[in-house]
Amino acid sequence: MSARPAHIVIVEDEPVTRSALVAYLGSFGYRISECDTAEQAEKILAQGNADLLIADINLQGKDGLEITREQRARSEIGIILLSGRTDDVDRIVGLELGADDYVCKPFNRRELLARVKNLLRRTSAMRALTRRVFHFGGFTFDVASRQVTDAAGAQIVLTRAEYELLRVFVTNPGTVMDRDRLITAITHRQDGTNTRTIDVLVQRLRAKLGDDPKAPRIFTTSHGEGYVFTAQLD
Amino acid sequence: MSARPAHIVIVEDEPVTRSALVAYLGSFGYRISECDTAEQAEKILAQGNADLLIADINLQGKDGLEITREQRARSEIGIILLSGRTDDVDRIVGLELGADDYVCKPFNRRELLARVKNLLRRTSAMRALTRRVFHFGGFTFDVASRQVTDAAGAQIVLTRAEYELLRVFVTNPGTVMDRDRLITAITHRQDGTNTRTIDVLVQRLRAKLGDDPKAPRIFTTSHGEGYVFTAQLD
DNA sequence: ATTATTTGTAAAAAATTGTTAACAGAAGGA
DNA sequence: TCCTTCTGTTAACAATTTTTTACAAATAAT
Repeated sequence: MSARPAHIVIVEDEPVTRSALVAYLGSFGYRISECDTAEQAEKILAQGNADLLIADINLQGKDGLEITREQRARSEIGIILLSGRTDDVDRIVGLELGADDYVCKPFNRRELLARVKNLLRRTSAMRALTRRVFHFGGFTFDVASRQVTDAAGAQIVLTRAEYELLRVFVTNPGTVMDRDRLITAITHRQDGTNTRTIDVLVQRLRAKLGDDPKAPRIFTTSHGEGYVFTAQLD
Repeated sequence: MSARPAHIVIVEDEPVTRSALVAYLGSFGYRISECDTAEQAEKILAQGNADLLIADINLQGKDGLEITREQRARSEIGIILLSGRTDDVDRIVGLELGADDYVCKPFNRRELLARVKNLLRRTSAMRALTRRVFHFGGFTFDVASRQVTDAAGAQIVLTRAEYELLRVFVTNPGTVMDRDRLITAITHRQDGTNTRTIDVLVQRLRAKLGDDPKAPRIFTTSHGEGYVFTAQLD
């Protein structure tokens, strides 16, 4: 936790539980925001700098499950639900909505800390992927405005298909993607478009970004499988 | 799950629980490898293409906690522990060793599925970003970007099969690997590929890395058994 | 030492990918 | 609207990668 302490949002309307949580996790150096309603929590989360949400499932008004559903629709923040009941159905619903964990009260705080640590380790990697602007090999790729600029700041114009292809690559770095997957990502139909279309598009992207298939740095061919984005994202 | 189904390794020595798990998760399209000892599991995990490990904490010989410790030291694979007991201490130890989750038997399989899904979402993002770099005999091998550079900094281009072979060797140093094992790690086909393919690929890797089979420093032939990676990793 | 088995190497065959060019349809402007 | 330009797609052929095959060299066993 050397660089920047993780930011944890705690929503809990029982004062005793909440202050215990805040004190305990705070003592490990985490930055904590506490509140007792979903609405307050959402205001904090809207700022977009939170790493982890710990929410009681039973809140006045909007409850923990609703927060989970809403947050999961728009961000990849880590979510741990707290509950007084040991109710299978509640737990399953929470997890299926995308909560990463579900802890029943009374919980062992050391266990909660372990879960927090493990989850933060996972989300820190993920947050990097939900970025909207990517930097790799001197290039800058702004997903929203569809713009690519090279190291010198010159703009590189991409066609629609090239843009979609680059977006898929950049959001799945290090993963070999077969042609079928790339096709469906680009043309939103599933039926048989020739998979060789991908080869041509990759070739054009390579030409525009100056990547050599014989010594690839950005788009690496995985013979018999597909292509991988192998540039370092930073 | 369009591209390639996630690969889940299940280690469980109770046949009933294991086959139930395999059948249930398999029905959702996951690729499953099952086994009943830690040693077997490690062989499968050593191939480096698994996404998630579900391990019973109570196994004959090496148990689930030991597997967790060893795996966490060298990979970012997702780990879910299964246990018969509802023992706080066991659970905390498992989580503190880096297990992502801990589920007590009897578990609700729908809950387990939800946890598997959530965890896979996290690890798939992570796998791409964790870059592992190996140094041996003056060479640098970056697994993520698939690049090899020699002592002078010159790039050595590997084909897909050569890359996969080197990755398997480097992640299993000092272990004699028979041809069948290497074949399954490299080829993407199911049917029986000729094991001599490996000899040819080893020869090509040797040529590119300047290794002489008569005085091997990197890839040593183990006559009648297979090949061993014998370079010093530092 | 001789023999059978296993491995090293080279080269051909099969499979996959790179590249170019051509064409149909979409997009955009006069 | 028509015309022009651009994009996505397909096809054809060249280049590369993977696999097989064949044979020489090396190893282990008798």
